[in-house]
Amino acid sequence: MIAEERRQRVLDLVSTKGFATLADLAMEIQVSESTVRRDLEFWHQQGNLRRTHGGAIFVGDGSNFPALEERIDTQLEEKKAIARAAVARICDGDTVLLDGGTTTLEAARLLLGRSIQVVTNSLPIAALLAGSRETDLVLLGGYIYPKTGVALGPFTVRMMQDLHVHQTLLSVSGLTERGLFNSNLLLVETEREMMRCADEVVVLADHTKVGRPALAFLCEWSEIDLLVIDRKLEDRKKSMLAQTGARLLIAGDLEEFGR
Amino acid sequence: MIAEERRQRVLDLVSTKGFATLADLAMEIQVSESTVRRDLEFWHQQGNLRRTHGGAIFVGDGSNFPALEERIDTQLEEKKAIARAAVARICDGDTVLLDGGTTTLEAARLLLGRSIQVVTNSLPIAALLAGSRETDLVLLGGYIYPKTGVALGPFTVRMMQDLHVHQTLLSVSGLTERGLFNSNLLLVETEREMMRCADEVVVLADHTKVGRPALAFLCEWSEIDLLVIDRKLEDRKKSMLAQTGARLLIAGDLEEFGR
DNA sequence: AATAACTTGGAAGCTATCTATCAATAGTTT
DNA sequence: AAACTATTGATAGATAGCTTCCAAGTTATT
Repeated sequence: MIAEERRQRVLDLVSTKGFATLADLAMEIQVSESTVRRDLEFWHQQGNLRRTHGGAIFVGDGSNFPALEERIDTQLEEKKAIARAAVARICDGDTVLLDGGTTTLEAARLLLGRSIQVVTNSLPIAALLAGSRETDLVLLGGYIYPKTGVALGPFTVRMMQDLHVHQTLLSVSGLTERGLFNSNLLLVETEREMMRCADEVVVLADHTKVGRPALAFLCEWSEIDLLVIDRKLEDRKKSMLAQTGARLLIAGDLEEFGR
Repeated sequence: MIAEERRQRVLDLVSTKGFATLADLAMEIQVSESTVRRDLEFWHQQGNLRRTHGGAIFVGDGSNFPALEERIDTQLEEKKAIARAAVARICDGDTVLLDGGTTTLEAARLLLGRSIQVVTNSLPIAALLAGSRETDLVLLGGYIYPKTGVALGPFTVRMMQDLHVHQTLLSVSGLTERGLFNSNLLLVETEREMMRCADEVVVLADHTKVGRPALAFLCEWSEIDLLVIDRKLEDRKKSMLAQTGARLLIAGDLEEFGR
């Protein structure tokens, strides 16, 4: 067997299994552990693998939504609390539309295994829920925006025209007195359609978003039914939000009383 | 912090990162490595994690397309050769529609990073190609069939009505004198639309599929432009295929001459 | 308040893996 | 064919992580 072929084989094995030990690989490919070590080191340098003591794990092709991975840790606890509060309002049998974003992804984690119908334009959410027997999944197609892995644009909008859901869970990147904002023009167009086809529009946002506008105006406050936000919200911002007339749900350990 | 909360945190950290070392976790959660070890051991028992020397990796919620994982190894080399032969016929700038399936997934791996437009109804393929700067991706929406993670049904069909692509790469599960077959009625309906919107229909199949019918009839031989198959095809089956009038491309180490 | 049961963090000794090195082999060039 | 280079497998010492055990701290129970 030629060296390059063997290297490829090593990468294939590790990537299909996700993780492989040195002994496994040496056995499978019938070469010494030394050789496998060198191959793993090679791929490690290339950035395709990550070595561990005794083996290696696959880290992907460098794709897989870098924007999501970076942000995934900031305000994670707050986002989880928000997701918990929002998901608590969803009943079995409901149809829910989930927008892309880290907070809605947390919500999807909590919905995993519950018997509901989920509609989403987010690839990470779809990948999470696909394969679940209990949860029905409808994926919104369209152009995939590579940074976050969401489907956007005319295809996506048109596909929603015949859809109807009980709730839409929306992510936004800015909230001011004037209304709600997001960072991408195609995205807000898609999200307006998401709002149109839902009985109830629920917006998920953490406290850092309040007071910050963003590139694209999404909608007025009157067009949303509920804003779920975390407890770290300053009183000043809270009163600002109160003035908008929006219904607020503060997520926290006493969130049950917010209903 | 209460023990259960910390355990959850350990699982969360490992699952979001995919892999975490003991030192990382101990640092992040501010407990001793001993405690982290015990937590990892706990989740390992539960089956949520896999321990390695120095850390742990996430093994998933048991979701993520079991049907794909099982089959992924059978005839893998043949499937790769078929994918290579098919992808060699695709030029930069082309628009290609990829059906779901393990062979088309291999084709997608080979297309990764090339500057083409890909349309697909397959979630695994979309997850692979999303995030790539060079490859444009259009996802076909619809009901997600949980076993294999492909979008099917009326939504999917309708979304293709305004699409046009240079090539469609199709998977099938059976080939006989009568024509081509697949295992799912909704799937063949979707695939017929995939054929309609392409200039050229290319079918990928390994030699084990020949002679086997499957539940759902897809189309006659006259409706496809090319069948790509591997070298292990027996002569008897080869002549049967020749009689159908289909153009054949045998994938192998001399595949360049097959063009 | 006192006891029991459990949890936690650290240390000792052990094991497994790593790195570095070297001789043998395979492949390439002159 | 001979010399040279790259690759491979094996070995030895160094290192890092594992298991086991124990004492201190925490929580629950009586």
